[in-house]
Amino acid sequence: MKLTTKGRYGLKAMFDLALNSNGEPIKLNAIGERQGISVNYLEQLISPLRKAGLVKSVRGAQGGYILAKPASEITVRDILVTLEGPIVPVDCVSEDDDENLCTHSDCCVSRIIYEKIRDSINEVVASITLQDMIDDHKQINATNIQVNCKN
Amino acid sequence: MKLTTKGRYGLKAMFDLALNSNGEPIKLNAIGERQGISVNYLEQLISPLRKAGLVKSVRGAQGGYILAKPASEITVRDILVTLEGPIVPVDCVSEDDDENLCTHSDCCVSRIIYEKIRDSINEVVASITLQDMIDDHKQINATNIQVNCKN
DNA sequence: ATTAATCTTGACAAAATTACTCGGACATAT
DNA sequence: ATATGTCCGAGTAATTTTGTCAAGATTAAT
Repeated sequence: MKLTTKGRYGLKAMFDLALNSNGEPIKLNAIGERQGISVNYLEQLISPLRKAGLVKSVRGAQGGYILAKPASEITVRDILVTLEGPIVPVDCVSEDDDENLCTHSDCCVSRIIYEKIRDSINEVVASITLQDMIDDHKQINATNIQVNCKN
Repeated sequence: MKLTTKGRYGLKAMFDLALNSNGEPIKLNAIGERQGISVNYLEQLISPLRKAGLVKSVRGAQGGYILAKPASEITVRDILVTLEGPIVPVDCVSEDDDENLCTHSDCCVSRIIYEKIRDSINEVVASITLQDMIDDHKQINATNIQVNCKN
């Protein structure tokens, strides 16, 4: 029941992008330095985020990335689903994923539990936007010193 | 964010144990056959469950396992935590696990999210007992045919 | 036009985790 | 004594994770 670094780093990167956005595209290099993530790895993470329509890329010199939508319209769920796939405790309750759908869906007690877990997680992450994170960040930074954290 | 087979099989096994309990100890062999889990692997799962005080073993011929407590007093959380460790999306928000506690706990925006995820999952699984599963099972079986499911 | 900066893609690989199997020791009912 | 079970630790194949790396495409700046 753990997130992988894809989800964690991706969330950090998207938060960094939202926090530091000023109209200019932001280089992966800059994100990587601020967040302590290698550019090589970031490249792997940003690619699906772009294909999912969460960021836009500007190629060439002085290029970089910008959010494709306002921070208030990008949820943590959008990011995690893009990078980790459906947020489910077991494959058989993933709604989008026909391949793994359980054929015994109507007669499995465990399934009821897994659906509840699935729904509760998805509710939480769908309710939090990048803007919420920025707001939290500002409040936290009013009283505390900023430290780079690996999570 | 997936459960491993330890958690899933362990939950199935405990449910089987609760459902088929009649005072007599139940052999791993029987659980394995009914649930489609190898006895070898079941042994690995039952051992921590016994050490956690969720089941009691009866050694020797005609031995087996019985629930250590009424089914209504064993939660899904008890089982999952025993077999998978703390239910957390990232190590830095595991309450029992000092080793991985984050030193920047007061200045991390992601942490707020991870705590919410942690709490929502734990609330769900702590609220469901083996007795609830048995009740669900009886209701399901009233209308459907029982089929062995891998989950 | 050339250069340098930056994104884009796919291949590769080390490390960690998962999902088991296996062999033998131990305990007890018969 | 023997059959039937649990108990325990080691080992291992497969998979997933967590990256690195190289070569190419695109564009701004000169």
